[in-house]
Amino acid sequence: MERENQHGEEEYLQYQIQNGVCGKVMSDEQVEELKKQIVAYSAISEQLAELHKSMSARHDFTGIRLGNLYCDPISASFGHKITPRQRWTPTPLQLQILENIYEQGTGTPSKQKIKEIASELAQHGQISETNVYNWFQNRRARSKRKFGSANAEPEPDVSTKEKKTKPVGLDFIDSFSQGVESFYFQGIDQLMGKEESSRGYDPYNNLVEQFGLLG
Amino acid sequence: MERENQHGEEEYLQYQIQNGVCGKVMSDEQVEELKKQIVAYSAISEQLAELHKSMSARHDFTGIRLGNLYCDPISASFGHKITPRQRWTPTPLQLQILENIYEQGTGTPSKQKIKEIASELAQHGQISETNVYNWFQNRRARSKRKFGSANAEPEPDVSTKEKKTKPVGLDFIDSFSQGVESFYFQGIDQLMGKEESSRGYDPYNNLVEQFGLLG
DNA sequence: CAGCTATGAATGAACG
DNA sequence: CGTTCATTCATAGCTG
Repeated sequence: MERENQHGEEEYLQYQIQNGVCGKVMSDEQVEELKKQIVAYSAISEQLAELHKSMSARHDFTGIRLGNLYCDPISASFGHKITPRQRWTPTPLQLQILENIYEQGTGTPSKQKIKEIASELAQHGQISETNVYNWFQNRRARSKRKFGSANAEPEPDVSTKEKKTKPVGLDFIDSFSQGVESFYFQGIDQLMGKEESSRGYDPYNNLVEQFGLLG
Repeated sequence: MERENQHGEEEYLQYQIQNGVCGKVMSDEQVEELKKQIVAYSAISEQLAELHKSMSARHDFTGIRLGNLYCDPISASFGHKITPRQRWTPTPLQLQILENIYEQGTGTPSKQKIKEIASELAQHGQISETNVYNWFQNRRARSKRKFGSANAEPEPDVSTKEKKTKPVGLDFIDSFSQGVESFYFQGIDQLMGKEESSRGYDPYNNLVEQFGLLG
């Protein structure tokens, strides 16, 4: 992008205003930044959670892994009603169309094709190009697997169930890396408003600065 | 809130596309919700930090983390090909670092760079140069795909289907809160259950999905 | 209500 | 590099 960092935001703000509310609210750059920040926060949260858990393990916890049973301040503040994540489900009509196209053996649903198909299917319900793309991918994969799994035995029936109920003790604590630890403490420092260490990346404040959010 | 309508977000997206030239937009309301979500993440991190602090205060845990071995107990014990990890999975920390590097615009995954990055990441988990190379390749490809294709086909008969949830308010934050929550618990679950597969809930992709950013 | 199955979606790896 | 494949995860929906 051509906008420079200094007054880039202001200029872009002007751009927004000029183009009205329906224009782009965030530039691609900003969205990218946002993505980064979300990821950063998720990483911090996860590591905090990990560390928290590992320390909990020191207290000789044995069976806290049932999500619902686990309650602490976090769920207290966020434990309100939740909306199950939605995933696209093709309507019968859409499915029919997709099947037809698939049967036509075009085999290679190019991007252009995808667009067209998505357009057509949109007439019959909500759909995105990604949905179409995924559908074809899955369709093909599934077909292959059906035919190909005649003699092959890739199924270690032992591991599938065992893995789920794997009784892990405190061993995995040792698998924490120093990097996780340092990152964790960096995250803490940043959250607590302390001075930045080496990396000095604060997703939250960075966000505030970048977008003027909460400001 | 009535959430029997599982197409709220998509419909709103359609609305956006109809009324604006660009699919990559966030309405002011969406930005508002986004703010709240960032705050939510911040709050989670803070509370985790507090929790950690209180626990650290009572228990000395210095030096419990060493090594970053990535060994699945099963395969480690038997060395048999029961659950071969055929596919590298970046730890959140590794992912974070990669994202940072990618975002720094260095953009040049030269051989030398790859080596360096791999070295750095190796400190946080099992990784190879090929993994790094692939990751950058995939990252770039994905980026381009996202930017290059916008959902461009609005539903034609929108007018007939009255948009009851056009302003879509709290759906977003509820979904996101759920995502954060589940991310947190899944992280714990995974650590308790199995060390591998640290890919829990992905807030970034959730964001993309829910808001249609870049999509 | 609980487990199972089908399948949408995410992503590392590979191909041309 | 852009596209495709293979594998895996998570969930919607069915069934007992």
